[in-house]
Amino acid sequence: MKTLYIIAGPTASGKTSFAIELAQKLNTEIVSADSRQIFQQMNIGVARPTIEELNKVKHHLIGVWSIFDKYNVSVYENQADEIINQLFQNKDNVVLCGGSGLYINAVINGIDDMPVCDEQIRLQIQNLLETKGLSHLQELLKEKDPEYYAMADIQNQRRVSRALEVCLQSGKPYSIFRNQKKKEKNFRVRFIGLERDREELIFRINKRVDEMIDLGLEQEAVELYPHKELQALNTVGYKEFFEYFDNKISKQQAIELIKIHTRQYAKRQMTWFRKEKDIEWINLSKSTINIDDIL
RNA sequence: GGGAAAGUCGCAUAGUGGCAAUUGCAACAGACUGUAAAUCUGUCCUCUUCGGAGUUCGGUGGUUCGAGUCCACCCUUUCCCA
Repeated sequence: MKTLYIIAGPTASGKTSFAIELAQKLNTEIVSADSRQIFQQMNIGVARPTIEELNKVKHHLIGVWSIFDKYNVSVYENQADEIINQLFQNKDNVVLCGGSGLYINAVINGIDDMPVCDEQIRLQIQNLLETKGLSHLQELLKEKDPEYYAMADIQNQRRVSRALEVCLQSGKPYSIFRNQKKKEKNFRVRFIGLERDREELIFRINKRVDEMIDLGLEQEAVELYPHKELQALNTVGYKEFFEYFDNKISKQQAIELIKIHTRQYAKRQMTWFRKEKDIEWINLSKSTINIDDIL
């Protein structure tokens, strides 16, 4: 049976180097599960592995997609599946490494097939939201899909909008597409979670942000500034610089905010991963784990 | 030395007689099936059998049925004149 080793955990926990070491031991390659490192145009701010690191082990799904093209979990699942299956033809093990919980979940369990929605409908809903407000969308959803309405996070405009999008596109309730059946994947999973003590994680985050600044994050942000409205750039490390460029905050404040927002992001990641029951947690603050021990 | 302004729950801020006290941030906990580094929710003085109970607004006194709000003095900070 083929095995997919998943290395997950909050940002700055040390996933990259851990995954490289593991992949070298297993003589295999790494597939990224990172919703931002996928983009060509983002590098420093998304903490991509360095050139040296990328040369040690072959990485997939890093810097392969343009910020100008639509991207989502479904696309990711297809790409990741294809690469993983291909790698399994010659290898018994593959390493999946990243911090995007939903993406990892898509690789493990698959994601329901949904109708493809055209841009028109999304814009229409977006427009409704702006002109008539969330409550109007809620009413619409209640009418189109009472079942989902009853269980959904109605306050979350993203959830409500997406559900409506599917309803309007298909003419059917969103719920009927959400069977949430696990897809059969032809590999087994070793799910490893990397964590750190809070203080140490904060220290590592702060240090890494400072390093990003030294590496030229500001310049990278300058280059991306014209496209700041793109969803891909609604990203910690860039959006704060955009605020600075807009003269809303000082550079010092921007840097401080990047640290804070990264911390909060790490916390959300932990919330996500904590609910995953099959994770074998390794606290890197407490133990210096020998990779051979987990093989 | 003289004058002015200000001190509110981690920080910032609202509050000029009915207030456990506004709002933002941070923090903490959580949700998450196609925007996910996104988006959203709850808690946030203490205790609680969640009905409440007890202590709060620099300090000490006072006025008042009632004081963060009014008065007196004191302490601290900032600014202006020396």
